[in-house]
Amino acid sequence: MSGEGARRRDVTVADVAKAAQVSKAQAARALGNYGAVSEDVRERVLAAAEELSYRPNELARSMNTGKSHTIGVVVGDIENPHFGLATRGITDIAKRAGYNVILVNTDEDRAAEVDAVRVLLDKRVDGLIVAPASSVNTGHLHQVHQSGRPMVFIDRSGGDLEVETVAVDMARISLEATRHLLDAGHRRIAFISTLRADSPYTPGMALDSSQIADRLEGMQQAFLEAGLPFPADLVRLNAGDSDSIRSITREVLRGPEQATAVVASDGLIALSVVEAIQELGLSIPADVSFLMYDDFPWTRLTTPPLTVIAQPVYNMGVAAAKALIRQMEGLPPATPGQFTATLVRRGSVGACRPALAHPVAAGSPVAAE
Amino acid sequence: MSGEGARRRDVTVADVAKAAQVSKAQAARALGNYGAVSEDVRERVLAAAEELSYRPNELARSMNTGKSHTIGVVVGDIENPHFGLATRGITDIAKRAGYNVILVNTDEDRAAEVDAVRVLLDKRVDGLIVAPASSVNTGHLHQVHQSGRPMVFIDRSGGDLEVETVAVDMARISLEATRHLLDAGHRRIAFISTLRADSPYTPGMALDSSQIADRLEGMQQAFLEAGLPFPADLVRLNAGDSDSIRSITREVLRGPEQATAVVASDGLIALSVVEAIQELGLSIPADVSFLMYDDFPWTRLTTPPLTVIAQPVYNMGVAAAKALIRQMEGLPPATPGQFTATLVRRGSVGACRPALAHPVAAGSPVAAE
DNA sequence: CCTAGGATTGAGACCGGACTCACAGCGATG
DNA sequence: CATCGCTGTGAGTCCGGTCTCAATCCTAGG
Repeated sequence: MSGEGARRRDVTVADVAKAAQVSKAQAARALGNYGAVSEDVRERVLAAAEELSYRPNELARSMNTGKSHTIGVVVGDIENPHFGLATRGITDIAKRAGYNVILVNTDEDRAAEVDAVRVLLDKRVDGLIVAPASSVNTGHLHQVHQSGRPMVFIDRSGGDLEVETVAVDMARISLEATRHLLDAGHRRIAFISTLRADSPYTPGMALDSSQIADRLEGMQQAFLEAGLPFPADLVRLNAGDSDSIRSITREVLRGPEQATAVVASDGLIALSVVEAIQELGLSIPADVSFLMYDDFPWTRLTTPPLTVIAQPVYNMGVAAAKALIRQMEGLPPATPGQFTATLVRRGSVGACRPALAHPVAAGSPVAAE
Repeated sequence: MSGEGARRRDVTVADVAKAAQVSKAQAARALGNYGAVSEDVRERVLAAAEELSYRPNELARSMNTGKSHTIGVVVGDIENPHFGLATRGITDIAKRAGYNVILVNTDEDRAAEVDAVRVLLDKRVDGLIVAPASSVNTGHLHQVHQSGRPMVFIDRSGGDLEVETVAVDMARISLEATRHLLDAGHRRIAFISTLRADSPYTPGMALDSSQIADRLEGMQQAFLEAGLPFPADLVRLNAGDSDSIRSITREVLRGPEQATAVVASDGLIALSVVEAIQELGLSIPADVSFLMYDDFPWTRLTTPPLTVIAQPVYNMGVAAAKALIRQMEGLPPATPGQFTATLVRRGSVGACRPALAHPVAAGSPVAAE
């Protein structure tokens, strides 16, 4: 008969209480399942609630419990499957534990991250999972940490901040991958990353990203072990849009000192790098060897299938969420969040063609500059 | 000197008011930038706020404004780049307009969707963007709509629900794509989708997804136009995990009545279908033609590059967010949200090899059953 | 039959802002 | 000089729950 009557205002405990002919306090107790409530009252309240199709206002509830049952997730770009997967891991665990996720993209921009964190804090999220855009400039994260709000870093560290971090041992896997390339005879290995920097890379320069810094460290270590000089000139940062990545790729692949192997720092870069290589008429791995970070399913579909560094991204999301929830519940941290990446050798790394000049040079559509 | 003193409880307007030696009301006015406040008071309040590093509690604010400045986004799976992109479009617009996004995955499960919508409503989101798991079973969405809460559908329609919907004209593009295949001589065209159904596909059966229904309608239309019989036996639903997709692919590609072209309903399916085709030792497009929905960057990297149906997913996200915001602000709906997909002809569709039996059959690793 | 102690119950404070309302201050108007 | 009108201001209510506290009910022990 009734049921659909509610329109203007939401039904509140007070309404339910009135309908059940009990006090607001009793209704709230019955609804919230706390305190002492007689069977009789409980039934009447529940029936009334059902009848009025009462739904608690989580906002109001949050306000005086102090818990919003919401966690904020701050990532670079949800469009990147890397973060898509991680986010999926996070949301899966969060949902299971009764938490919701507010998602914010930063485009790896620190200002956007500062803003994101502030907004999330204003919304009183119970905790934060952040993929810090910078491992150096972390004042805002420092404040969050000091205020005691639960926080976990994912994917990258926050510099010297003692915050639980879920990431892979980048230096290790980079070392391994570089060894692999060195073993194949490569000496001129290029590394292309989107990481923004004010100047071209020089050995020892301070990098904003711990992740990239670790990868480069791993590479240098491998060259050091092999007693070979590290080709710092082939480390290219600021690889932004598709055009700039292509042009960088062409740059490192031409001239007498060209690279014989290219490492792409992430899946997005990889796409443009491979395209550029194809456009140059070079073949993988005969002319150029190729290696990329992240094992996306499509990397098995190319010809040849690509050799990649697989990162357990989904599981990292899961671990980050679990760690955060643990923190929020006041439990001590469990296992440390160091994950292991693996080198998946498929077909894109081959033996280095000895000194044979590539057929690049003149004819190719090379960018001006 | 002070500044870092706040620890236990958050700083509230009352605290600021006290510090600025004005009433709570005045402080609130100065902070909230409303009502009449003298320059003197404003300055004192702002200074005090700064000093105490006051931050408004959005929860409290939401509670009596009724607006949470949050929109709920309910998608099938954020891990799927299709939704990743759409979500990116949504969050970009939302952020610009001052809204946050709470994200929920449903795995295309109706029960999960019902739950998601309920939770979001309890959190008092200002509006919802939903990719309905089912276009048939929409009782829960019906309720939301009736309650007057702003809502926009993305990607699929909600059946007979008169809710603003941002989607592509699937029947049209499917018609076009099918014509393309028919023109190439294909008559046995398979269509593989994850859509869950209780029984194998039969013409005219009720489908849960308007999207898939429209695609099939487009296909049938094309066959009808050409005066050819529609191969309903090659429409395969319930393609779940990688293994089942592979086995379905093998099924449709073997036997005397095998398909000469395969259409993959989304990027995830496509990966497994192409893998299965490669495993069978068949080549695209010489032995089998292939077409997929969604133009992901990697589809240009395979050999041959894949012919795809490009959907403006990011822009659809943008449009959905804009439409929702418009609704939330009480403005009349703007342009209708019909988007156009385009057929991107690359290299995976070729001429149908006349009746020549494929080298599939016996030796291949075909699933038991 | 009387009373201590646990189970119930209702009134009301409180969370942290937004907003209503009554009132004071003050220059302009008549 | 009284009135009007507008800016400033403080007290207090309200949003919709949670939670404290004191009062009331009920039942077993003495």
